[in-house]
Amino acid sequence: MTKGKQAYHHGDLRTALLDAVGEIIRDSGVGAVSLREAARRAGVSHSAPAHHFGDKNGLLTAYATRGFEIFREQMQTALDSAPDPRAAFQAIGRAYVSFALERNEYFEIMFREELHHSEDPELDDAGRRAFAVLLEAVRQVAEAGLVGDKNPMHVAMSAWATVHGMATLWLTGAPSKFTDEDLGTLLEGVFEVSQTELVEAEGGAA
Amino acid sequence: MTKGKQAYHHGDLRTALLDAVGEIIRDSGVGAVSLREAARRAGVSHSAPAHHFGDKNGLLTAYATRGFEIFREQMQTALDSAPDPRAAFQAIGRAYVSFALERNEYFEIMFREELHHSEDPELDDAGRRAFAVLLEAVRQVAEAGLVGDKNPMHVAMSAWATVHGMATLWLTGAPSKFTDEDLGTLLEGVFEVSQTELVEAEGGAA
DNA sequence: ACTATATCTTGACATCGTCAACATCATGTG
DNA sequence: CACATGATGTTGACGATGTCAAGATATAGT
Repeated sequence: MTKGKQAYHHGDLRTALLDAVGEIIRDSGVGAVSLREAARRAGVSHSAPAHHFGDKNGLLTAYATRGFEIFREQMQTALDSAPDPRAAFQAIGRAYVSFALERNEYFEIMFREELHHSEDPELDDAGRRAFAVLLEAVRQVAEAGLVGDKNPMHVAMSAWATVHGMATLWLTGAPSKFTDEDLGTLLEGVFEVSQTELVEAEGGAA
Repeated sequence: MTKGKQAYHHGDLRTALLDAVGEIIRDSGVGAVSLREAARRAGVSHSAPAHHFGDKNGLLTAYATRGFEIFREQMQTALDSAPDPRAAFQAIGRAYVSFALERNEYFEIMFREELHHSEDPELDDAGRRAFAVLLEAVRQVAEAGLVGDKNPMHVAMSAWATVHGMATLWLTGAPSKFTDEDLGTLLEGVFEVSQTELVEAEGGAA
């Protein structure tokens, strides 16, 4: 591995293959993902990927894991840079949907169970770490007395469902069949409505 | 076609193939769906399906269309049997999630764009007819003054996103990683929270 | 220097989607 | 009734894919 490109060993084939998956999805959609095409793009033989990932689901499991890590980073940044719990709650929601729309080459794989190895510990951990950020945001609004007498876990799940639903629906393009409104504007409108879940008062009686 | 089973012509192969798709998904998941397996289950040759559906996406497009029709029926029933707009709104939400969970052999195909023929008029119509029921429910709660000063279309999209998100998240089993609560109970809790979007007053000033 | 191991290649196999050519049935028209 | 036409289904083939076994090559530890 002095530096040559035609070395027998690739150097970091694992990373190259994961990158290739993203490329393929952006170029031709999830349906076009194949071990052989990823191998082709990485410049290796057709069955090299199996040595790193076992099988196709192994590759996609690793890819989804990487997606959840990026996902977590973006939500964490949103949480950290918000001035108060209410703003953080909203920022996380926007980060969730933004990630889904802008990095859908990850998002589309992350929530497709049949493409993953079942009970993969790394994937599960990455997923849990990502949603821990969302749960932390809900914990903070609850502590600030902004959820009234609602069950915080229920608030968290409701918020999660709403942003997840927005993400998946927007990705399919379905909403555009029912309104001429710009999808970005529509998104903001839906955010406003869905935040009715938060109590208006500030010095709330927890 | 006197009655024989070994007749050269099947009789209703189209329906048999659509049924077969559902069987395959229930038995082995969406990944196991193939034209050849559907043909096998219908007892015809491997390329018979192409004459009815053109290609694999054609079969799945027809299958998704049938799914949206059943979906619409169930939401319409929920809407019709509710005593008032608020109850109708809630009933539709429950019907949406129930359909996704109980008939997920349809749901998983219906919202997977890459499996459909693009801009298929029958599929689009079936989808629009289904969501028209949800929109009608929102129209009724708006007319009853239950949405405050919110934009009814935004309320509709928010409700849609929430139930759609619940459906897809519950199907992945993700929520069970964050709570021990029974998923049915959790579902009801989330419904309660998300219905905060509706105004409490009854003789609302529309 | 030597060996064990990780990494990658080669070749093969069954399955899949798709296509072209052909076979069989149904229908209606003279 | 004869028969032509179109719909329906079959057969055989092709390239692409996921997976596996066997072999080749590089790396690392001793």
